[in-house]
Amino acid sequence: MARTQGSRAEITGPLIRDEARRLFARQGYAAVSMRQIAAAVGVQAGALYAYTPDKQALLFDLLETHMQDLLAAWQDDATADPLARLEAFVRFHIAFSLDRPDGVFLSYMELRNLTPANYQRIAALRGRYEAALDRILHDGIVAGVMHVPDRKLATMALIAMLTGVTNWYREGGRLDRQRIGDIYWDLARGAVGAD
Amino acid sequence: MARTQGSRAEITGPLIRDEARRLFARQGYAAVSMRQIAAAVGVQAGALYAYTPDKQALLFDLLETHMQDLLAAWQDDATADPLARLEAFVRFHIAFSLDRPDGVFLSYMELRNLTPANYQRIAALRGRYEAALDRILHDGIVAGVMHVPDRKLATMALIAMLTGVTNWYREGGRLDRQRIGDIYWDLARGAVGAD
DNA sequence: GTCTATATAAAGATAGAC
DNA sequence: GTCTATCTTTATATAGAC
Repeated sequence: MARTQGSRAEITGPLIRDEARRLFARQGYAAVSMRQIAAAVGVQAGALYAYTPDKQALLFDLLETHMQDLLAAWQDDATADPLARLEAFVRFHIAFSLDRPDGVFLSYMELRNLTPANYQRIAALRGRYEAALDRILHDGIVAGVMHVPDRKLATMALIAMLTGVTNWYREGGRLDRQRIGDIYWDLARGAVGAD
Repeated sequence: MARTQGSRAEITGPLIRDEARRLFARQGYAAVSMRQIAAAVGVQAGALYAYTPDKQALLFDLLETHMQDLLAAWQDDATADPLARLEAFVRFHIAFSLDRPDGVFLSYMELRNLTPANYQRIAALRGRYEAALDRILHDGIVAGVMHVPDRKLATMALIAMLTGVTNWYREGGRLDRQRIGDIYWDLARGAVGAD
């Protein structure tokens, strides 16, 4: 049973985002009511509106924060060997995705529930991330250590392949994260025609 | 404006499925109302219930039909060369996905909106499809023409990579379907360590 | 900041006429 | 088979008390 009074602003805000992310990922944005989120947080529905102007803004905030965290976390060294950079990208993408499976899921499943203006902003952030991988492939091709028939398509294919890890991974399963990174790197290296 | 009377049973049934598939794919199952579907079909909301007992049954019917069509369409020749079989699988999966983008989208985006019993039935069909690819990889590894560090994971990675084509493909774009098949086959062949 | 209470709109589904 | 009309529930969001 929830409290009936009292301010806990410093923890309620993050809690709302955490519970909304979890519920949106499990049931979908449209299927989750503000009342459900409030119940999971332990407040009444009206209290949510002290933190977000509406439900749409809550979704957008989750997606934007996720994409900005992703872009901030990825650090590329453009002077390094392209194959080493690709390996770093593969391991980074998998680790980041497994650390934030709900955020990953939302950021490509709930794009359709954004308003057009909000969609454009998230799509732009996504484009910057794809460009980061594209640069690595470009440099690898120029250096002659990668061989792909179409760079843009290889970028999309690799990201789809790597992100798919969230579809089957379960904590405490057969493979640990290091091993999963090894396996995906092996697949990715082969896909880009590196030896 | 819709008609106000008259029976068109032979076309209304398929139309309901077509419009529901299209709307569910664009906005998500929970975000689409029965009234919206009815309006797209050109009937009143009440008329839908002559064709489906409820909204959940409509979703399940779409997903089950999609998966059964997929399984029926895939024909493997277990006596053929494993690499030829994998190439056929890659081209088949891409062609099928591009022919039915909404169905593909639904069948991995709306699983969470199925009742548990319905989810189990769709998951079982999906498992049969994954097993089809798994068999090809198994035979390729035994024959020594494929080299993957983990067969189960390679299966999931390949399907995720191929299905991703629906995320970026647009009719009339830069690449035609044949060329897209060529490119994905190149990527897949590399991923499984074939020369 | 959070509560209770509520305004308002829209949802899924059904009943009965044609 | 389809319509109109409606029952019932639930949704988002707001108002005002504490």
